[in-house]
Amino acid sequence: MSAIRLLVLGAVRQRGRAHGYQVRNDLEHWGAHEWSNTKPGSIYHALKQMAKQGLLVAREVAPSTVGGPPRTEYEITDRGTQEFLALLREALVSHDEKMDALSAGIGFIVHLPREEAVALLKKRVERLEEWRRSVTDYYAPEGGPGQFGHIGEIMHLWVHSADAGAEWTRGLIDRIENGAYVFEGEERVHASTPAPPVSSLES
Amino acid sequence: MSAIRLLVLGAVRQRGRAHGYQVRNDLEHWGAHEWSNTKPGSIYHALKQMAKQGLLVAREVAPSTVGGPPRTEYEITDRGTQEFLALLREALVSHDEKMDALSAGIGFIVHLPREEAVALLKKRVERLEEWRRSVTDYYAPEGGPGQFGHIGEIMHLWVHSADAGAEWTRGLIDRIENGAYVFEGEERVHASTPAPPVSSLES
DNA sequence: TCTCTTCTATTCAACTTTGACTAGTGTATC
DNA sequence: GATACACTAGTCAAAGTTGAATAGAAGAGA
Repeated sequence: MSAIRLLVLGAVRQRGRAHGYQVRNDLEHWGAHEWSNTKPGSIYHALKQMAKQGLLVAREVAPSTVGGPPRTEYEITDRGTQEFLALLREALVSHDEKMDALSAGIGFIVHLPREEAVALLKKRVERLEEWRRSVTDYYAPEGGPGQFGHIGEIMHLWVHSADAGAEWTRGLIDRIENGAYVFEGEERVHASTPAPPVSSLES
Repeated sequence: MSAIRLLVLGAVRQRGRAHGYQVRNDLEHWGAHEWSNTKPGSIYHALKQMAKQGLLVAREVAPSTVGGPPRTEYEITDRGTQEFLALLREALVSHDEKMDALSAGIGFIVHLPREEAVALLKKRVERLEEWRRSVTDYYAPEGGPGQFGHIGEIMHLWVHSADAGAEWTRGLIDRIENGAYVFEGEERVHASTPAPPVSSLES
């Protein structure tokens, strides 16, 4: 999974209706161009591809209000919303996704109900622990450590990053369980912190 | 930078002369197919591409000894070796590379002199600290934290992973400076320990 | 001996990603 | 009043990636 579909679907969904340039600007505004592959080409390609697959519908629109080339606007379909949620869940649980997918997932996490967010993050921790086990099992066979020479350092790195990832995830679970942020279907009732809603993402 | 060029160049270099299937098997044997994009298609594409660019030379060879289709063997050129070393250095210092590039870099780190390896890893630590600073600067503007709502969690994640990465790198620097492993131009003279001291996996 | 799987070795079409390019309009500069 | 620059909006060719397909020979069991 790459992060771009999740990001583009999420951007279109928040706008209700958007053309490529708006999506591009939104993503840039979120800083996404610094940590993910959100080049113009990728965005326009994703839009076209997802329209072809029925996740978006294209509405042809006359030349831009302020002049410039004509543009195509898109809206998300029901299937697109399903896909968005599926990608979001996947991004949150799977450890092998790169940082870009996870970052995007966190960005959209409040679009899920609080309980589900917590459940997914707990699953993430499980997956990380499982992965850690599989690495250490492979790393410490008969013959003791040191079998692998400097290659052992790679496994060391993986274990280290699995631990760090699990620790961060546990911290996030705690904060969410203690009422931080405003999730889907809530209206600030949980907010023990004066954290703003998604509005910091928009505009 | 993707890891595949580094891996393929490294594989060909170690063999002296190799065809695609050998490279594929070597990488699989190293476990690279589990943590990087080393599908057959990618490997053959990389070989052809790098041959076209003069990093490898192709030698046409008659059908395989044991039957099966004919195959093409490759050797690395001087420019290819330069490129290999450049990619290796890049993989070791830059923090934004994904884990696959770093893992490959660690796999080949002993192809550099010990002093250079240490210097590159120290540079890596610097880069990580720099990145951490840039994230926290952006994260803690006027108005205090909480400005970003749940988006702050993304920065939190980055800081956490920068710290974990720096910690692991410092550990590796220590081990290398204390004589672990055998590097380019050495012949086990540095080995103060018989086995590499990669002890504290159960951190 | 016939078939089924495995091993050797590579190719291919489809899809994704990248970086550069196009093109019109407003706005500031000299 | 010309020139440069920035903004809006998107296209395109080239490169990279994926998963499946191809195809001959060898070994293993019925």
